Amino acid sequence: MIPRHPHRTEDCRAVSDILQRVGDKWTVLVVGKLGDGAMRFNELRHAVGGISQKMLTTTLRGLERDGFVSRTVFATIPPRVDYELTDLGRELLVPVGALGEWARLNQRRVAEARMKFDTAVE
Amino acid sequence: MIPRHPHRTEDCRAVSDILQRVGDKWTVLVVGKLGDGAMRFNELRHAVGGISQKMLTTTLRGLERDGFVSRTVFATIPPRVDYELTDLGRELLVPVGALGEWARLNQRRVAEARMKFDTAVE
DNA sequence: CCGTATCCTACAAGATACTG
DNA sequence: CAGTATCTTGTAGGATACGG
Repeated sequence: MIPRHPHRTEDCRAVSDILQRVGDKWTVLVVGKLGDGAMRFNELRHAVGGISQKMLTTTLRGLERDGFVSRTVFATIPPRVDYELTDLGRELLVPVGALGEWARLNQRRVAEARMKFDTAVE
Repeated sequence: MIPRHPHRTEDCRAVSDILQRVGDKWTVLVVGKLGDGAMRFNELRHAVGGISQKMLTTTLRGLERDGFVSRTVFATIPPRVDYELTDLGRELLVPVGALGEWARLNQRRVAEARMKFDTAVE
């Protein structure tokens, strides 16, 4: 357990806020890929897989807005745009990585709980 | 940083999955309140504040299905239903709490990044 | 290549009313 | 008290087409 979890509503709202940011469909996938280093738009698109152009743009804009990702445009032809994690983004990767590790280790327990619940209800 | 973050797509999907579960509007608030110990339905409703009856039911059912919360019905009149974190739920609280702590510590940096981005675009 | 614009569908979430 | 049922609205996310 966390040694002194305050669970004050205002704090929980802040948590909820960033969890919703990070909890959308694509953000963690994108941030995870960018953990390797800078990537171009389409490079990222193919690395993630299954993401639409629109959603990749939306996700990257959101991450950029929150200061997790930097966007660098090279005015060449054809144009080239690099995306890279900022320091803040790399720091975010720590707790998110921990949660990810937990998810990886416990996905079986959750899956079993779901099966049990679903068959019990049916 | 996490010592060997594999960022493999399949793992990231698992992360994304539980992040979406935990990243909806009310889950962390509810789990946070339940961190104190067992609570009744309306007790929880008032403790969280602003949540509709329907969403509390939905959230609790989801948490119960995933094995994070247990539901105990007392066949009294009026009826009484207690909700409590399971072991799995309490374990989940650890990485979520860590992320929450990060969110609390860095909310200013994120807010500043947003302001900067928004005024730059405007 | 890297987007924006537009349209569409599914679902999250709230409001309200009713029941064992 | 602790829900379920129904209706409505907002938005997330996808498909497609076009533009710099």
